[in-house]
Amino acid sequence: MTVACVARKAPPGKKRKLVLEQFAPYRIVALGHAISDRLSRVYRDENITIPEWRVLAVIGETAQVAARDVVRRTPMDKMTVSRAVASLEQKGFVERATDAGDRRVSMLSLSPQGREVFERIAALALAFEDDLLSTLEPDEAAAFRAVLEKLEEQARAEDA
Amino acid sequence: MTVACVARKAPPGKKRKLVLEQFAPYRIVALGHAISDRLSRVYRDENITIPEWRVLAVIGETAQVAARDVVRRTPMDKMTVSRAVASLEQKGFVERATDAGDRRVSMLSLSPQGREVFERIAALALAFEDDLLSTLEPDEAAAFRAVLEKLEEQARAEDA
DNA sequence: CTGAATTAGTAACATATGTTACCATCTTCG
DNA sequence: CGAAGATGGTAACATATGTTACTAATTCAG
Repeated sequence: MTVACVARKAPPGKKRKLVLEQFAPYRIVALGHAISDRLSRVYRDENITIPEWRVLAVIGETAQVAARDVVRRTPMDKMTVSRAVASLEQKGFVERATDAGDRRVSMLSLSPQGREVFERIAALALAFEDDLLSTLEPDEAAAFRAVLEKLEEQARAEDA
Repeated sequence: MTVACVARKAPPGKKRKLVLEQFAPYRIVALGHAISDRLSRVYRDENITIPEWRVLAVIGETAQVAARDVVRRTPMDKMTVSRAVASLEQKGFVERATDAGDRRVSMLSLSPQGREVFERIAALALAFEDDLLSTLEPDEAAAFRAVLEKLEEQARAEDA
């Protein structure tokens, strides 16, 4: 089952060469790193690490969440989340309460200061998003959204 | 200096909320992780780590390279490259030769087995790229390339 | 020349991250 | 019920990664 070469026009028969700068997966990953770097500056000033920020963001969005939900909704494993939550709790940004129904799960919520920090970072993050996308033409932006969705799905698919 | 909100239509005046699933930077970063994961499976079987693969790729592309060039062309710092090269050398995939002109730099090249491994992985990587992009319409693919370029530039820009 | 400043690369340390094993709780089903 | 498994969360360990400081080689100003 051959797939069409959408990446670039290749002379048929001639073996394609791998060139990092033109290799889409690599470029996406690199872009991700660059973005991650830029964003992390935003909350480095608040003494918040990347995993911590992700946790803050998920809680900030949903008010009450169990840690396991954070795991499901971010690319982090149990342990990373556990550590981030512990640290956030110590900083007084997150509060824990063992769930009444299931005493294994701890429900997480933002403390007042936690929410303050979250709002502050969120505002900067949204501004960054605007800046990032500011050079796209409207039709490009639309296409981009569509492509993102398709790529996410393709990347998620387990190998054939 | 306000920037247009390209991300989505926001009711003017109403404060935009941060929702991870709709937050472009986050999605790109997450996509990067997913892709990275998928790709790394490709060379895990060859006992090659991510930094090692990047080094292989750069050398494989350019034949003779100094380690510092690898640093410039990948999102890795000196040390990471240094370690990866050391490991690759030990595995017999990469050879080193101190440059005649400047005896600080070590010129890197692939050993025959190194090239073999590189070719093998490169083929799989290109196939993965095809698969990843296979669901895009031609016009989407074109738009995507344009967008990638713009985003790379925006992400690279130092803050205003 | 010669010695201050730069650069390529690495060592040694600190920190972060992933992995395995574990405890406590809950669920299921005989 | 009540044991066998599943699940949420964490501890303790191993490994990977970033940081700082250093050596060796080179460049450049005077």
